[in-house]
Amino acid sequence: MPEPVRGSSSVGCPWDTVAMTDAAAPSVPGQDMRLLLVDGHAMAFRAFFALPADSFTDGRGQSTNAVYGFARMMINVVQSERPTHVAVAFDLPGGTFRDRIYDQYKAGRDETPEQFHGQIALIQQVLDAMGITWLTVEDYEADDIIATLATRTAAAGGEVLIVSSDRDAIQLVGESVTLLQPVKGVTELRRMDPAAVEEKYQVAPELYPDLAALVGESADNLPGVPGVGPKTAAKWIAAHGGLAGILAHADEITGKAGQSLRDHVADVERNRRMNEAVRDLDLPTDPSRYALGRGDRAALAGVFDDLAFGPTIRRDVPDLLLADDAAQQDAAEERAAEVMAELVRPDAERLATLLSDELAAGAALEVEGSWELGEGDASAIALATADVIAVVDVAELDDAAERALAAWLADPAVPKTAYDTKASAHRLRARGLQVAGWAMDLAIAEFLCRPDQRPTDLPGLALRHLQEDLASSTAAAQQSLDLEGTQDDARAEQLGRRADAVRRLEPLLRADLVSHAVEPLLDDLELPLADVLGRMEAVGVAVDDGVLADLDEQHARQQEAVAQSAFSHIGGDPINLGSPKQLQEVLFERLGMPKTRRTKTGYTTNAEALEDLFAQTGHPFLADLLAHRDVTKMRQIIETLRRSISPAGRIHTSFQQNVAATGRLSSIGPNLQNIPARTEEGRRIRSAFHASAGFETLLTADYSQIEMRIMAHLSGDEGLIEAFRSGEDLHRYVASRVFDVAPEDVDPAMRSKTKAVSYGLAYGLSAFGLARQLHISQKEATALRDGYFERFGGVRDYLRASVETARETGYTETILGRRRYLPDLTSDNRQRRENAERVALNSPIQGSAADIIKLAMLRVDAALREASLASRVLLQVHDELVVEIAPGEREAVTSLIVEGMGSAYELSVPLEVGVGTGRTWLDAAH
DNA sequence: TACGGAACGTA
DNA sequence: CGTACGTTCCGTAC
Repeated sequence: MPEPVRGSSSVGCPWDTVAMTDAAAPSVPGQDMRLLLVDGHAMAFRAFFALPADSFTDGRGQSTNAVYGFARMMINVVQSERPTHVAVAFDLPGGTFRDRIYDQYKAGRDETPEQFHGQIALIQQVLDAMGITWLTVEDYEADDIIATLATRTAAAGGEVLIVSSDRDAIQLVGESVTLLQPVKGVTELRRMDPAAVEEKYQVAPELYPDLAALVGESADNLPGVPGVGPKTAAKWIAAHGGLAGILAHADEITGKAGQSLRDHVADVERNRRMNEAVRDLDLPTDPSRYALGRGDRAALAGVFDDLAFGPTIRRDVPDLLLADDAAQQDAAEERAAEVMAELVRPDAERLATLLSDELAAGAALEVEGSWELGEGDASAIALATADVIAVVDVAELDDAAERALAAWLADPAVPKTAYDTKASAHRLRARGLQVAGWAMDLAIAEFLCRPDQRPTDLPGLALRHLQEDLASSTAAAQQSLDLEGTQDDARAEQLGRRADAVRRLEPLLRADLVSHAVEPLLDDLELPLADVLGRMEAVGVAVDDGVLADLDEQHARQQEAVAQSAFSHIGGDPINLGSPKQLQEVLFERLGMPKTRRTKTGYTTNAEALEDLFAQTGHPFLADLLAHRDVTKMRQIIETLRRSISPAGRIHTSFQQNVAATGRLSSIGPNLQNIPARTEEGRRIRSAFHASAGFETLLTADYSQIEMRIMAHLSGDEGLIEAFRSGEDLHRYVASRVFDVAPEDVDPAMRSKTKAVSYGLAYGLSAFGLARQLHISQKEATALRDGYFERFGGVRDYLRASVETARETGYTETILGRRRYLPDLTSDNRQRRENAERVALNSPIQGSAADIIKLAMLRVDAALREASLASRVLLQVHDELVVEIAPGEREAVTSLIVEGMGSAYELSVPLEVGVGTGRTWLDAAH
């Protein structure tokens, strides 16, 4: 017999990807079922008032206190109650059938607080990521949904737990239905079983609505019988068995209360109709719709990131909520079969047609292989549009098809998207194909929106941004990636699915860019820069292995000698000088030296501490150890460089645009941004980097004091601006003001102290840190800083204001609008908050410097090409460019570089550029 | 074999 | 108890 049903429901749970068919699960709730039901709105509201809205924001002005409290409650209750199934019911805006019965229902409630707005939708996002089904039913309240599911489940022998603060839920309590009522906040819950209800209200749960009808419910604006409270009502119910009995014998009830009842029978009857829960709504009956364990860890992390939630809540998410890998794979494979249906592998003939029809308006692409083309490398390109995924095997194309493909790729009018445009361009370049028309780089776009997020791979990105379709298709793609060496078809399919993922992500990331106000930063700066960087990487820099070999040999001899000397001073068996553990044994036990600063694992043996120990003890072992460290480090660097040299005698680093949260580039494989420069010995390594055959010299061009210039610009401090306009040495000038002496009377100690303060300011230094660095007292450090601020008050005002602005907006900003979100600025944890404050001080300065040199790189690159010069930019080291000068171009290139860098961005102080040229990087220093 | 910590190179 | 990175080694946990 079919159940009577009413209402039209909607069920949200986009992560409902686990393959659970009706056949696999019982179609009626079984005895094993332990169903948790939550009143979404009621609990969200309680969470909102339990936590301060001002302390929980996502950094973009949206309060998240209700979301946090709700998530916390869900996690706790799932963890402690271990349900097998969960559903969360929400009210819909607008009225319900109850408003038609009584037009004053719930009237007189306060307006929803401004900061509560939007939080229900965010809670639903969290639930989606947790794989928890949430439901709404038009014209009915959350309580009716809960009543329906509770009744149905209990009837089938299941167990039910209800989390609700609404008193209407009390009537649902029964032998297998327990109500968890919030006591304080949302995380402390009181168990209400039939005995507890009876105890508290003096009536059985099923009679509670009778009691409530008599007493009234002020929250719902349902007045009861004046003069009748819970005590009287309970007494009458006990005497007459329920409301029906009471009304039937109303005449017999004596006293004032009896008269009051007779005067308000209509109200009582209305109340009783209003508070009766509806138990027969039309809701999904398949238990798998409510099953636990469909949450997606990556999706949840993404949602929590957007909400700026901290690490604690993430750690506490119970595994019970999350899908296990096997189940996800099943779903992914199922979905993968569908995606394959649209996959085409065009033959050479078909390709030209495809390019001029479907792909003419642009496409997403993924390119297989490495950019160091090896023999066995496949050479497939997947191209995806809304209608087609084409996988092209470049090696099998005939000449005409290859020309068509090359033309399509090189056409700047055809917009192209890739996950990592520079990597794709490299792979195509390795096959002789040039690309123009890059319109989107997903990895960079993601980074600009969330610069503190660790870079993710494509499936990770997709999981964070997309719902079931793409999530599972890319999960499958990732899966088949592991099947190394399978046949071509499988590889083509997985590549095609990746391209499809890129295609679907493109509009989402585009919208993300707009909402973070960084779209121009991608379009006008990072995307064109990726192209410049790609060419720099491909060119590489020539390195003389012979020079490095000689250096290494010298260092090897020195290392041996210094090691022998070191051992001669400590006696006993030789130790591994590179082992902090063994060093600690020797220093603090065998030699009995005073203990140094603590580290997590013991006592530090870093250079600063060893020098300090040497000053105290004069022990020769320490000097030898330090020398050994130096020479070992040099050998390490040399060895790394030598191993990176290509057969052609060049080193090709990779510049990453999505790593440094301030917007700087980073360099890997090898890192050419940390080649020694400070010591004479270290600098010699730079003599191995030289101009290529066919080129004349290397040129280095660096910005002078760019961070201090940005500080002067951003702060508008007249004194600092004047310092730069005066042409005087900056630190000498500033020191002369701080110490109130003539510039020529500034001694080296004054200059270096002032310099330390200047740079310290941009890093958010403390008096403590300054004192430690300068080996002066904290008092002296404080005085130094105060003296500085006295003369350069604009700097102090700017630094203060910039942190406060960041605290209010939730992010810092560079001169080009590059953002960095710092939710910790409002943290209650002092350590976290102060750390965020230092980051907030530094990010606009370091980031603006990064913006400027990136602009300069675009200008310089464009100018070199425009002038048809053969000289080329090879490296960027944060405030420096290394350029290779072609014969006869030195003067032209020098002025072009100085001009391009100097006018990259107009500050209120001049941007000065120093240049030097020479055969090697060492010689080009200036 | 994988990972975190310590150490140290750069701006 | 100033920022931003990458690489190496060691020692430990698998």
